[in-house]
Amino acid sequence: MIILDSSRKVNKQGLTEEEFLRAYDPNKFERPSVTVDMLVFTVAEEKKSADRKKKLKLLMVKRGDHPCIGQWALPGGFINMDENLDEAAMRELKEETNVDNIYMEQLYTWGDVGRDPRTRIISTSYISLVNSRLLDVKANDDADDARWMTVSCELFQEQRTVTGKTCTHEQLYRLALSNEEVNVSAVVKKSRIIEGRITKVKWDILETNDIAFDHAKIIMYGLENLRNKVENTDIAFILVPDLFTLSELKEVYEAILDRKISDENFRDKISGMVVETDKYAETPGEEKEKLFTYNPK
Amino acid sequence: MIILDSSRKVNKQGLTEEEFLRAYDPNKFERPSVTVDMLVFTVAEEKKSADRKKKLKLLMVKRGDHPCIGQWALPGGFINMDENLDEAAMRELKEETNVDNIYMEQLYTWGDVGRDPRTRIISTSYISLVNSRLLDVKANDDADDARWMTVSCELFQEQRTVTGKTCTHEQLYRLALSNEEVNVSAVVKKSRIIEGRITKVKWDILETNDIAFDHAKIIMYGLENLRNKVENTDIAFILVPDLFTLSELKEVYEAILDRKISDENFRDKISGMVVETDKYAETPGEEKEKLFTYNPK
DNA sequence: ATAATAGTGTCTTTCAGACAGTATAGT
DNA sequence: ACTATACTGTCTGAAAGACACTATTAT
Repeated sequence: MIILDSSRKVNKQGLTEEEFLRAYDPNKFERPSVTVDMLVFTVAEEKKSADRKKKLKLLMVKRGDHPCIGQWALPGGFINMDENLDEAAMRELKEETNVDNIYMEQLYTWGDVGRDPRTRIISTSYISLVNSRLLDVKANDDADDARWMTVSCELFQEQRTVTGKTCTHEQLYRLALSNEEVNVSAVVKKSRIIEGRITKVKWDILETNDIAFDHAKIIMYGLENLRNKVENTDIAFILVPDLFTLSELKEVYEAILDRKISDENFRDKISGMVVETDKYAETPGEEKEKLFTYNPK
Repeated sequence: MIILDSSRKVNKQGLTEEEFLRAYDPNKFERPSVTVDMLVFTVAEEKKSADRKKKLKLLMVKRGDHPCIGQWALPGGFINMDENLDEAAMRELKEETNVDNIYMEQLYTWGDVGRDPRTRIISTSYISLVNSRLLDVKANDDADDARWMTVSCELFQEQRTVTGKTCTHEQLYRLALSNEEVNVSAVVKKSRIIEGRITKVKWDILETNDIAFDHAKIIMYGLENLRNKVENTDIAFILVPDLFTLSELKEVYEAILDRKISDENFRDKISGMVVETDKYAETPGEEKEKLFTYNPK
């Protein structure tokens, strides 16, 4: 019996795989650059603010060079040829936050032609959640000016149009990122186009105010994704210590979802994911509150 | 008041944006190639088979050149420098199926270093569902040997290990793709590593039998994604005509999820998504059955 | 005393999933 | 008569969300 080794097979030009690979010229076609962009979220109290409420924050860096010099961008950078996408994302994340073993997940790959003026750049975005108490206040150890910025996002216009068989639903959001010193924003349009059974979703930036490149729509997409995950998975527990009170956990939910949740509904909702302990939190000036741990089930 | 036009700003080297871009050399760094890979699913009856049951099918092409010559791969190809990722995916899809206006969604971007022997190739995968009655039997109009292959996927080993604080859950799946002539398969391992609150999922190909590159794990990932979508969205209606019977719709669900669903539960589950009509399906030799339409709500 | 918050019990509604039963057609 | 399938109604348990009430503590 003859064993057909794949390396013996020849193509139409009569080349074996080895010969083919030796002749292969990767520069025959022009190639794009590939970067990773990181959406690093945390939930923390405002530094100088009257209300002690926790807020959703996003790590942003101020661009020190062209293009978009002086504007605020997601941390990220070009991938190396000898590292996987995940490794590149993890490397960028460590450079910015110094945090090990954190939650990180691929979000979406953005490949529009004109999204960077330098050259064709395709960017894979990653979403990450870090516990704010594990971080230094200043995350920037390199030259980059990296800062936590409070995220706020408001739906301010909504429109439904039915034309024949297609139905479009457009929503205008104002995304604002701010800290004590800076305040940047953008207007992003989310369009849902429903044709028969097929729904297409499109994001467009209508106006941007010091948010670099197309990052405003990446942030909107990531924010929506994060909120879905918080409501449908146990991802929020990443942002809370081993022992936590229910109000502490609820604060995280409220910060991310940006809405009030009633105590009772919250208790029921998460009852399957937490275990009661016999310990109590001793906050001076307040009633002592029961502590819970995470129950992975 | 001085208006700071961003094009007037200079960087540390004293260059304006225009000067910077003129001096920018995209070839300073080596760049990867980028491709799109399409997962095109449909649900259709087996051509020559005793049972008239509908099966989940996936469009595959036989590779005519190195690498992986003779093996079966997902349709796809290199992106052009002047088209978006979505446009590249749509172009590839049209080349293979001739179908317009179909459902298509970005799935995941695969960027492991050694996934192609030619050069570093990063591949964004797209998932698509096409109605089999809108397709020609032979989807191949170009030289490619494109064929529908019935998908079957079986969990044959499962393992849970707890070591200290980390808990691993490993599942071995046998993925098989077949039609009247060909039969290819692979063994893929899905690992869930739970460390504290953070769960990581990893896919590995343990063995591959004429499924090219790392496509076996892309298929597994896409299949899992498709099943989640079928259970949580109204995506299955794409695979059914405007007027359909409940058994017809149920067949689609059963083919994709690969399990029996009881009539009553099915009726309840989809009751909010369908509208009864006064028409009946006239299948010779069978009881006439009520026809429904899709209710987008 | 009053207000704020923690913690409890009970009430809906909704929905997935399972069981029983009727009606209609073909063998 | 028997079987297969279409179709209907009812029951369960689980989960989401809302209301009322008690206990504790600070002011």
